[in-house]
Amino acid sequence: MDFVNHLSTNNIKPSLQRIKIFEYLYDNREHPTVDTIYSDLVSDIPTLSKTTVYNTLKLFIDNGITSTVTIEDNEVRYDAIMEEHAHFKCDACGNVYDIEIDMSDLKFKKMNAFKVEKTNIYLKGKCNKCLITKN
Amino acid sequence: MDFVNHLSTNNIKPSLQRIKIFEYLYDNREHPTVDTIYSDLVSDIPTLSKTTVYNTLKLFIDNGITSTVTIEDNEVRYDAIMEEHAHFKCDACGNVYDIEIDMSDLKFKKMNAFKVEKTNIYLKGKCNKCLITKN
DNA sequence: TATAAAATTGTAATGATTACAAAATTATGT
DNA sequence: ACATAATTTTGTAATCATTACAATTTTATA
Ligand SMILES: [Mn+2]
Ligand SMILES: [Mn+2]
Ligand SMILES: [Zn+2]
Ligand SMILES: [Zn+2]
Repeated sequence: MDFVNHLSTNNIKPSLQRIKIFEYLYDNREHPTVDTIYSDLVSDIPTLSKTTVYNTLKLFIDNGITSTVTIEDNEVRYDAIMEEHAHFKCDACGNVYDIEIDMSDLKFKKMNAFKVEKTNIYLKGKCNKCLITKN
Repeated sequence: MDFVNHLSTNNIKPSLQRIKIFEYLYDNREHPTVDTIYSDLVSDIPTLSKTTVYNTLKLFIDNGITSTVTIEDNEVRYDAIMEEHAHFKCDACGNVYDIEIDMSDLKFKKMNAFKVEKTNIYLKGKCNKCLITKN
């Protein structure tokens, strides 16, 4: 993955901060929060500001290379994978997993009344790892 | 709909505030926010406190007679309809609509790795009313 | 190199939610 | 009915994530 090129082709000037933040998002698929991103990167970029993380993620979202995962009321997570997929959060370990889904299988009724542009599917429950450990 | 009975059978003592708040939620299906609920009810119950609205909604959720709709990052909405359904938000008019969905049609891959207990489906786009008006 | 534009940063402001303790209401036992 | 305990409601203060904004730094342009 050529991050500089990816940013450039999406009209984002590839500054050091932007490259590092996108690289972090792409490599860390657990859908991190702003705080996690900041905490993990500040040792690498000592001058990094949390405002920059907010600004940069907003820029990524506006330019379509990042999306938000709001599976929980009180935390916004970020995702660099733009292919359509669903999310599962285990309420035991707190991990958020990607779920493959065939959107063509989704059959809604009365959908002729709406023009759907974006679909978010959020599942919650227990992951197998937690189910096994608990028993 | 007998609200007093509904609260009682769900282990919620039916105080005036609780009855009015649930009644409001049940009658106003547009998925209101805490602020909307408070603003609309305070004329009816002049002593009402916003803290009570928060407390009461949390109580409803804990006892399974209300759920949250977090289709947008920055606003929590509430819903007294507990039958499984999806939500659509029109980004033109801002309305949040209920969508009937047959959950049995949902086919996820690799779902053997998870025990799903709750499913939230959020759709966004334009409602027909807004599409027609714009053209 | 000088100047302008863009990006980053730190701090302050905002706004939603929660914590908490006092006041009010309701239930219980005599 | 009265006293006391338990529950509910309320108002205020604290918390926490996010945004606004202006100063500083970096990058681009002539
Ligand atoms: Mn994902
Ligand atoms: Mn609904
Ligand atoms: Zn788990
Ligand atoms: Zn609309």
